[in-house]
Amino acid sequence: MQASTESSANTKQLHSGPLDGLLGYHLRRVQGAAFHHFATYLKHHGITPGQLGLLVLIHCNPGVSQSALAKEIGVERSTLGEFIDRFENQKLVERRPSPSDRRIHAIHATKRGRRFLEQVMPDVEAHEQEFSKPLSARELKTLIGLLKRLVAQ
Amino acid sequence: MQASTESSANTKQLHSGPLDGLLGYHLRRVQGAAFHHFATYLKHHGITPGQLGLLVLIHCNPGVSQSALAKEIGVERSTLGEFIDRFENQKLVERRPSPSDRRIHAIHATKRGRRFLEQVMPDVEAHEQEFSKPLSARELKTLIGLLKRLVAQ
DNA sequence: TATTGTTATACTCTATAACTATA
DNA sequence: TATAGTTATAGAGTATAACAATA
Repeated sequence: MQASTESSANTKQLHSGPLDGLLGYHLRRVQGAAFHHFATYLKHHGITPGQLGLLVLIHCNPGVSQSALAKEIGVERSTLGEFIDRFENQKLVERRPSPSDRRIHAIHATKRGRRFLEQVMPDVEAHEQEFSKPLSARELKTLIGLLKRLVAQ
Repeated sequence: MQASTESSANTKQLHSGPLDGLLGYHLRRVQGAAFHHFATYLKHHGITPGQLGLLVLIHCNPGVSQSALAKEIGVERSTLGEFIDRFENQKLVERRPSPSDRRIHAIHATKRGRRFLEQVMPDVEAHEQEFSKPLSARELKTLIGLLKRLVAQ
């Protein structure tokens, strides 16, 4: 193979130019890397980070409404409804009538959903451990703290 | 409206349980918040953070191959090809034959693409400024530094 | 043989708009 | 009127697999 004189050469890494100073760019990159790492580590469970987060949220907030979940994770109600549809098809969660408001579907994790979480969470911990290995415990704590402050606004 | 005794009450925020200690969870949340903020700030430009990043990369690496771009942003070649298709339809970039390797499409920003970037970048800067406001300049630098180390691995 | 790029296919994520039921 | 949820529709993002051209 001929060495290219253009910037497309295989061995050279690309210039990131003005992207290098942009928080949003690095956020995207790291989040992408974390997604791929998660997918590799938890392939056999067939779940994505977003799905896992939603399922944990449901588990920790029994009877929560779809609207509250949508607001929490920052998606539209219609989008959230689809996520719940899929979980319901997989028998991981169920919609129950709310005792206090007949418009509301109270969302609950099923026994199967809880068992699933018990099986998955150790692998999630292992993935986290491995992915965050470049940072010390203290640095990881600092990082999470800074990230939290960006969402709190 | 009746106050609910369940955790779905409107005013209560949800418990995040084991998610609270997970870097991946916070990464997702912040990245989602940044995406929405970007979309609001740059609505009139009709571009997403991912598209902008790719266009800047092309602009800063004239003649880069699709494979190199795919590798850089972490997507498959087929996916990247679609992004280039769209940019080409919008006349923002063009595929040129590579002088050294006839398999390669050398990707270049068009004049229109460069003008577009000139118009957009000031708004990107403004969005960044606003979004990262909860952090001091020093904290922002620390944050970006920590994020970079997670991708470098 | 390995790499670059394309095409076909399919699934997930996501939003908007219009709708029904309930508050 | 406002809120909760559903449905229909559409587009973006993404991957896999099979392929042609070139190295």
